[in-house]
Amino acid sequence: MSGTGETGAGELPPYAERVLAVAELIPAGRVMTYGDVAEWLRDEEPPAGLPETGTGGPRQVGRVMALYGGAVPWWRVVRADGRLLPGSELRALAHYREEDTPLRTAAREADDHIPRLDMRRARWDGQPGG
DNA sequence: AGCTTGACCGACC
DNA sequence: TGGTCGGCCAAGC
Repeated sequence: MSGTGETGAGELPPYAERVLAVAELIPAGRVMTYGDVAEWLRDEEPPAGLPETGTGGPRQVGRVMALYGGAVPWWRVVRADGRLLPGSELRALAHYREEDTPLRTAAREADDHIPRLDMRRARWDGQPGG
């Protein structure tokens, strides 16, 4: 808050806020892909006043999650192929087990083998009730 | 203004 | 199942 309305360390860019808002909407046990979130934002994007926001492909969503995802259930925003986030597989997996998120149970469930999400069942289209 | 990079996506092999 | 390729869009340098 120094003088002008500059973004303090606590505030986020408008687009980032919107992405995080969507992430928080995703019910436990379900996931959305980066692309889904991007489309959702495009679809739900009404205000003509704000210029820069509203646009952004999956990569922009990914950028936001990378930077600010820690504040929201980041594990519910995933890649389209259902693979877990590299580097955070185990943390994500713990959440999935806790939330009963549909995982694709591979034949070989070795200890060091990371399962993938069952996107067919886990993907949330945004409709209440799933 | 151009080039590189990125928590992406889909098609193809 | 996994690798490559092209397309995509914005941020950074």
